Amino acid sequence: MKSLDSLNPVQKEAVLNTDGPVMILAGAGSGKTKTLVTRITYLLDAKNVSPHQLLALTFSNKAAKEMRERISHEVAMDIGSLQITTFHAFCAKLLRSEANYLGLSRNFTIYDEGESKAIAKSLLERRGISTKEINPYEILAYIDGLKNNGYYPGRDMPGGDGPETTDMFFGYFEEYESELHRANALDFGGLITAVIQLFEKFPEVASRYQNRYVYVLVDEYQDTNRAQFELIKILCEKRRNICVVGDEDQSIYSWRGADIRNILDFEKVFPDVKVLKLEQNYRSSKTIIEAASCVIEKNTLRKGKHMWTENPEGDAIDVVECFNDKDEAEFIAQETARLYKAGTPYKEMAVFYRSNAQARQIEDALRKYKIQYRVIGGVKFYERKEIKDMLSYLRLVINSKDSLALSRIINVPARGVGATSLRKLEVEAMNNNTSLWDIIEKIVDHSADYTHIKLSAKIKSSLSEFVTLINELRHLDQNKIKPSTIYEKVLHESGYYAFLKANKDYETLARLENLDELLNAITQFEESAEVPTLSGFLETITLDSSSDFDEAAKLIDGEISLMTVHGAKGLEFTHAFVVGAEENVFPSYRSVDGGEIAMEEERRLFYVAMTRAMIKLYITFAQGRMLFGQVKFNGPSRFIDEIPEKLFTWKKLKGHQEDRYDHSFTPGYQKNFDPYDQSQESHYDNEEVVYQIKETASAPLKSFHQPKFPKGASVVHSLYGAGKVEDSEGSGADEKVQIKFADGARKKFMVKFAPIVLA
DNA sequence: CACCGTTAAGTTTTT
DNA sequence: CTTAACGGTG
Repeated sequence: MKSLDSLNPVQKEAVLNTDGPVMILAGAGSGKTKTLVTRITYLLDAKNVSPHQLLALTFSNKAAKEMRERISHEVAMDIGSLQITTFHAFCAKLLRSEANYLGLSRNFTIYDEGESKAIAKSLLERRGISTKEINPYEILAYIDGLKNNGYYPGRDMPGGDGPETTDMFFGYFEEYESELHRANALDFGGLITAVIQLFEKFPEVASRYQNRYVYVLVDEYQDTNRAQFELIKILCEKRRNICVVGDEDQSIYSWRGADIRNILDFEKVFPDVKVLKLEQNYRSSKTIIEAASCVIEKNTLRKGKHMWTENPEGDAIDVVECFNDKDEAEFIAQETARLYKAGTPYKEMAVFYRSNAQARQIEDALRKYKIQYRVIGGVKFYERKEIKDMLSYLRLVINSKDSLALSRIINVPARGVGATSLRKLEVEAMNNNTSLWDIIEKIVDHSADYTHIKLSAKIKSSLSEFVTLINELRHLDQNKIKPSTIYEKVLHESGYYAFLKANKDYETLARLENLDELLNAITQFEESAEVPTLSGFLETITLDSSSDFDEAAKLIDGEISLMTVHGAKGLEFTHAFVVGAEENVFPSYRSVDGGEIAMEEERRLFYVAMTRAMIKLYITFAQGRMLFGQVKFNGPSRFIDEIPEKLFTWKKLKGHQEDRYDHSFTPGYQKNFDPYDQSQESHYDNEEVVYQIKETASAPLKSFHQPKFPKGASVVHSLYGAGKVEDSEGSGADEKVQIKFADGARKKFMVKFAPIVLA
């Protein structure tokens, strides 16, 4: 077991207070995970609690994975039955074994946001309302709101604050729910509310779980919504050994339903709670901690902690005033290069921005200086079209009622079943109160009974072929044939592979590569899962976006990390750049006139960003920034003003003509800042001019990956023969080239896929 | 259908 | 400016 000696007194208390309700408020970098891991190993080793009786719930798969790994290192016993899992995966598993109570079947499908949106759209369509009159997201937001609060149809809400049946969208909610039920599907929110419903309607079921889980632990508690809180409450009713760990100052997902009141009001629900505050920070310099504390202390919606550290004083924070967004990006590139030369590896540096759009300028500048970087977040692997198509086939195999999956792939590749035919089938299914699959199967088997649906012989025969294929696949799945085998059969026998192969552009190459990666993922799953079923794989895919198979989260040597502040939570870097620290950018314009509650969340975001830095923090802003096609002068972020002046140095970038812009300011955005007002120039006494932008800054400081096939190189393609590189773009995995072949043909390739070699 | 031009809007995204 | 989504046309 991890020794208690390595813990500080509060951490030790957090481990030893095993019985009764405990709330641990763990500041940034306070050794939270270490404490949690020790607590669990202590329960297992010293208190002889069986792993079976323990439940640890986290929010992200990443957190669950990390905790599980660390625990398995610490304890000798087999922790196979120890449940460290996400809320959603926990609920999904529970529901699969208790599905019959709620009239679900255990092979239910989990719908993601895209699929929920598709349902909302079809509900609108059904009523003849265009998506311009009502945005489907409005409906989804309403539905999501209800579910986040723990509402399920017919529930008698505690506190009586359920929805009104007269609500504008209540009808949509009911219809949406019955659509899901018809498809034997649940959405993310529904996973949680279904368990609440199960527990409330069947106390004997609840009781089984209440008895089993003697100790329950919840990580990232600040991110739980009310539904999750109620779930925990029921689960812990009997044993009352509930330990929640969180930091109200890092609650940055309220817009996703996280309810900060779960922390603030915990004591009202559990009056005998022991509250412990982990306030010693082991990550950052004194300067950074003090600055971040001063900012966050402006918030009122908090319990209050005071972070401190024994770490060295450290450097002052650099607040860097740039002329415009381009200069800001240029500064990042030059400064990171300078740090690198001075001995800081690139993987220790990170750039945090408020919104994804800001990444582009910075990427451009880094590319210009040939600095390798990695953008964390972005397009999800499983959201790509070809992946969704293939997954839809597999989902249909598992759950025949999944009409959404069916309608997605019924005509991919083209089978002559276009929108009109599909529409007819859907109407018929609706009239017969059955699923799309069911009706198609009936038409194929008993064609004579369905002459009223006008379908051509060609369509009928391709439907028949389709039904045969899916049924064969189902048969394979029932006979426990490996998912990867089933996948390969779908890919080829559906005609999807041939259909893709038909075009030869380089986008297709990427798609084929993605399909290979999907196979890879399935194979990997087969190796790691105890019982590698197809349905298990599909669940993992839906509930674990981090299974972006390129391991996006892994920090690679020689690469700077670029990410949103949201994406930065939980990470740390020796050198961090918080960029775009301007009013209307950070804080976001949405929050600037969105009231105090919204502003407090922005402040928490800023706090999260600051506390990622260990040694040196840079905060940059631009006088003028290109936004929505025009230059806006927003002025520095109010959060900069909240940092005591003694903790930062105000540095102004020089090297530009002051009159590049005319003096037309953006009305309404000016605030108190005027970049041309001399009287405001020395608002900060310690202002100094330090960084000098070099206009001819094109000399690369270090070229990591030169293009493999530079312009002018002679190459040989295994298919097209000899040619010359006409154009080359990017390097490493992103390198793209345009080649002119001997026969005069020009083609573009992604180097990582194309079979080309230097001649 | 697939393509193209128009239009409107423009945060954050653990599951 | 940029992008996504819609609706009209070939």
